[in-house]
Amino acid sequence: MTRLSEYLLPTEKQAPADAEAISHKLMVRAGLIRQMGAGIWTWLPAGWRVHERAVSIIRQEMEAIGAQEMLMPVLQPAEPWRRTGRIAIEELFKLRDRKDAELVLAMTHEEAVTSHVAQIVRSYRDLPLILYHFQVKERDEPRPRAGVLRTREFVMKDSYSFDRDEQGLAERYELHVRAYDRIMDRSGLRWYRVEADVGVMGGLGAHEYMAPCPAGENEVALAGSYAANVEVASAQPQPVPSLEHAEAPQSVQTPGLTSVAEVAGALGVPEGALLKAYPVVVQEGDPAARTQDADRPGAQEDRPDRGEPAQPRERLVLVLLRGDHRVNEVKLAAALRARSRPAQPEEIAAQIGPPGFVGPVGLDGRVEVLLDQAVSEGCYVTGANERDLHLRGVRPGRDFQFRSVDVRAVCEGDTVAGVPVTIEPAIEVANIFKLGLRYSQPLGASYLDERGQERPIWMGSYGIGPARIAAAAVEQYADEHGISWPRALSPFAVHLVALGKDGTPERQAAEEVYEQLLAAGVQALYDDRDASPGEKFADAELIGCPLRLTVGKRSLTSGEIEVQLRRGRSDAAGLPLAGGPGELAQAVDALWRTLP
RNA sequence: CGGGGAGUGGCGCAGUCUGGUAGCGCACCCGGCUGGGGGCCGGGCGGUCGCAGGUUCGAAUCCUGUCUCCCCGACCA
Repeated sequence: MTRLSEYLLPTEKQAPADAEAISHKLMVRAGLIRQMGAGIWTWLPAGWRVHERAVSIIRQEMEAIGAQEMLMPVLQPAEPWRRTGRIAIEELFKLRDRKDAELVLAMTHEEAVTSHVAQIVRSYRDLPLILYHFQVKERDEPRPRAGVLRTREFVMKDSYSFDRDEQGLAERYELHVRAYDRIMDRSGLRWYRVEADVGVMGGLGAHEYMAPCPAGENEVALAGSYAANVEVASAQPQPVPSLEHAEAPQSVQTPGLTSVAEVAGALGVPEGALLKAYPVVVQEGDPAARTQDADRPGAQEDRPDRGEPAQPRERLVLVLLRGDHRVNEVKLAAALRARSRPAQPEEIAAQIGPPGFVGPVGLDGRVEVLLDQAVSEGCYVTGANERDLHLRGVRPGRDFQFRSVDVRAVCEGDTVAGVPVTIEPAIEVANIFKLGLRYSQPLGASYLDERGQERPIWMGSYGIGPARIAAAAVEQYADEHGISWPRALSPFAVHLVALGKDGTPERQAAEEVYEQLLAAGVQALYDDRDASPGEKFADAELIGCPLRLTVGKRSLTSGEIEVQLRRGRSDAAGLPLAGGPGELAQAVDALWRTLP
């Protein structure tokens, strides 16, 4: 029973003043969500219907690959989190009960599911296994933002696979790839499956499902069939004209010129002819170190380092890359296999040279030099490690030793297999991760094989956020009038607008149409309010159901229900007002199938 | 954590500089008109001005402290 006169669907003309993202503004305006605190949101009835549409698609596809639904608690004892080392994660909410026992609010459920599997699964006969649930996740995000896009509490479908070996894990992973591909397609989103960062400790593989949209927090590098998170993307750089060959580096005066742009300008060379120095302090063995992925179901933090926390060892490293390129921190972390921070000016001055004039020549191995692999053979300009001096004609390999790494951020115009790279912002709506033994080992999840040999269980984890699917759909398809749902996510199939006052013949006709739709099981939102036509139409477009039916005086004379498609706001052929039983519903259904 | 901004009725805002009866639009309630694109007229309800303390005859306004929210960045799914 969804008569707008009785349904809680509080539309607003004006968006909240502090809203920035399209989905934030529109989902609030359309009465789908309301805020309770920073990153804490309520789903109102119509919004929850959208959420549950996404949930239902996900559930169907999970069942289709043989996954078994269950439910694990959000409130958990801290102990398993201590075992896996994830107790150290700052985003993890920690609390104590009245007996002063330590508890946490789960941010994902590896600890829970693995603890259970460790107790229950004994034999290779119990494997493989895919378990999943839809459950609230709690994360003390440093900066929630953009409505429902990044929140501190949200529902996630997380599934976990358990296999006897790496091969089995690969199979379970592939099943999830196919299920997730189908979920994305069915939800109606534009999406990419991209290569993802596997973390400092090096995972076995990870992908993210990205929905491109303006409010996206991630960036995706695209080139033909290539798609990767810019955090891990690699590409061919655009070439730069090389400097003339020099037998040896020569000093050049560069008084006060400390930036790449200044030096290149003064010497009359392209920025790419310089080698930019980026001194970093590597924090090896830092127990607090962890990957970028701490909040994913596939999170792969630093090894727990049970027992005494290791002392972090700090070591200065000089990273060199082409002057027109930028360091990618995630790739740098991967190359170093450790956390790092930019070096302080005092540290640079003490161990290399005056900041702004730093270079690789003459370090004699005192400081390790990492050279980005985008730097091709040839001569370059570098800092001279003396105030107001640079060196021209520096040749890597001849004038300094280095280790080659890939730490450069790809940029637009790079190429992959000859195709230029474009970079798009995108929302990460899902991710899948080969965990390997990351959780099974600390939590003791093992099985006995055919020969009675105890072996660790190979795990994968797979997360997907229904709220982000909803928000991404709003972002991708909204126009100046409001939301335009893909039919798979729309809170209602049909938005029926009744014109005319209560008691008029046209209103009576609308009532009958509504009854017919209801009887046929068509999910309809019926606007029976005593409001002006303009208001009703504006609300219909704001709410964004793909199909709008209008019954007014005109319908009585023409004998037709007017039909308008939300996408493109185009009119479709009318439907007969007085058809036989079920005829209307059938016609609506037929039309529905043609919608995006 | 760094930078910036904002808390005044359900939403959007003015008033704060220069202390003196809390105001506007929308929404809401009542009555009437209108009835195919947020319509019109009349009458209403609703606010401890985020919170605490201070200054003052008097504080939304000045001072101190504090809480909350938003944006950018850092960080992070």
